[in-house]
Amino acid sequence: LLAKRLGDVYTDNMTNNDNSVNIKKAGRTYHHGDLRSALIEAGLSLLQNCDADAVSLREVARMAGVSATAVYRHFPDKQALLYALCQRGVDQLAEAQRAAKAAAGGGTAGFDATGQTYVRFALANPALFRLMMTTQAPTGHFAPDETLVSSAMRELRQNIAEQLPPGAPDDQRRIAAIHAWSLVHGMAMLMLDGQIPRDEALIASISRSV
Amino acid sequence: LLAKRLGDVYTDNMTNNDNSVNIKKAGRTYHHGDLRSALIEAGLSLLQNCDADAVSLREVARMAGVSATAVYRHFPDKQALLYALCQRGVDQLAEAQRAAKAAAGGGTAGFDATGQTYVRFALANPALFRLMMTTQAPTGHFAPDETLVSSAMRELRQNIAEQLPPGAPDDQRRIAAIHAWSLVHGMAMLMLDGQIPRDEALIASISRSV
DNA sequence: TGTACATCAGTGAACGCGCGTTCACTGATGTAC
DNA sequence: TGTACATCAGTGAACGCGCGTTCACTGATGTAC
Repeated sequence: LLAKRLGDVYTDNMTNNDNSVNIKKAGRTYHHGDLRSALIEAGLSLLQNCDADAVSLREVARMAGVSATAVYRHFPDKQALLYALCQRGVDQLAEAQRAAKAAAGGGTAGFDATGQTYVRFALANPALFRLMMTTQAPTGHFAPDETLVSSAMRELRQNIAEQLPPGAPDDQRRIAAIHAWSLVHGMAMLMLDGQIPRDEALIASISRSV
Repeated sequence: LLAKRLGDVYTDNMTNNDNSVNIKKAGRTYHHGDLRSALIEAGLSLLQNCDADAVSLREVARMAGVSATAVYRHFPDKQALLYALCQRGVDQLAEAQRAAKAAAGGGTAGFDATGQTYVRFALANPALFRLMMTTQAPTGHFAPDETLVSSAMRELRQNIAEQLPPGAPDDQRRIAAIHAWSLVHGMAMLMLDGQIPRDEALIASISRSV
């Protein structure tokens, strides 16, 4: 971390991979893109390497090369920062599923691919995935009993309903959707918790059950 | 908490619901049963009311009416205390499943009851359930890739295998077992995380899928 | 073009908190004589 | 039965830690004149 900051000083003008530019003058860091984005990137990269509970406001700030208090210019509190990370995670998962579905050519194969992508995303982003599932939206964001994740899953639910025969009753569609989600979610969590092996063959086996 | 301690003083000799007896003399607490059991009970009751991360060593000691350092007479460290709680949880879950299976009269109905009991246990003991799934055994307790939970699930896996036709290959049995576990585990976790409603009809719907 | 000034994204010091763990200790208990 | 003593389950004070958050501040920037 110190090395990174010193590096910034020596290059003097440095462009982040994202939409922010850090400029050091007189030993001070100015973020001319938005520090907000830099903080989110820092948080995501932290989630790649640590447990979710290691993502402290101070550590995120440290990784962004900024004092802890600077965070409060961009987020009202820690919870809001975490929530922003969740939103990014949900977007990434949705995008990955959309891509997998398209690559498989839609239909049943596309649907299977969606489920497998869900598990692979969880394995590739354990801490982020856990955070996404655990985090409740700030009050007022969603209808009661609706979460950031479950609203993102609405599309998934519709996919599942499509797999059923046209005449199927709504309740049956709803239950089928929840069973499919439960299966992939359960497999993902059991793998993350080390209860079952992280086995590609197991992930592939999903298609035989949904 | 203070009230409880004062209560102890007034009754002077007080029998816990468990296998320990607290005696107060000269303002001091002596546990003549084992404080170990009392600490575990305190931890379990704490898990009933709080998130798992609120179960601190100090709080458990407080609930048992004892100084934090007293814990170290009975557990090498906090991790060992948590692990003891997990063991109790695993036992409780296994016992509940055994009872449900017996009550349903074995066979397919018994197997379904096992899965539904899994979900109900999670809903009834959210923090304990999470802790059980997350906690890794101290090194040396189990074979690599084997956890306290997954070893307790060995019985479940055998149950599942029994439901398959006799000629089924081992690999198919293994996958069927994991799918069944994944389904109930996923439903339990999604309900705990508030992603799907805690709906008894959903729990009942499990029997149509395993 | 030069100057005065408001803005506002950063700063470091400080706060109180609860945590896990260590330490030297104390005093009730049970036992040996 | 009375006494000396070892045992060992408890005690409270103290440690260092990292946390989220507050506070008054500073100084580079862009703008108005």
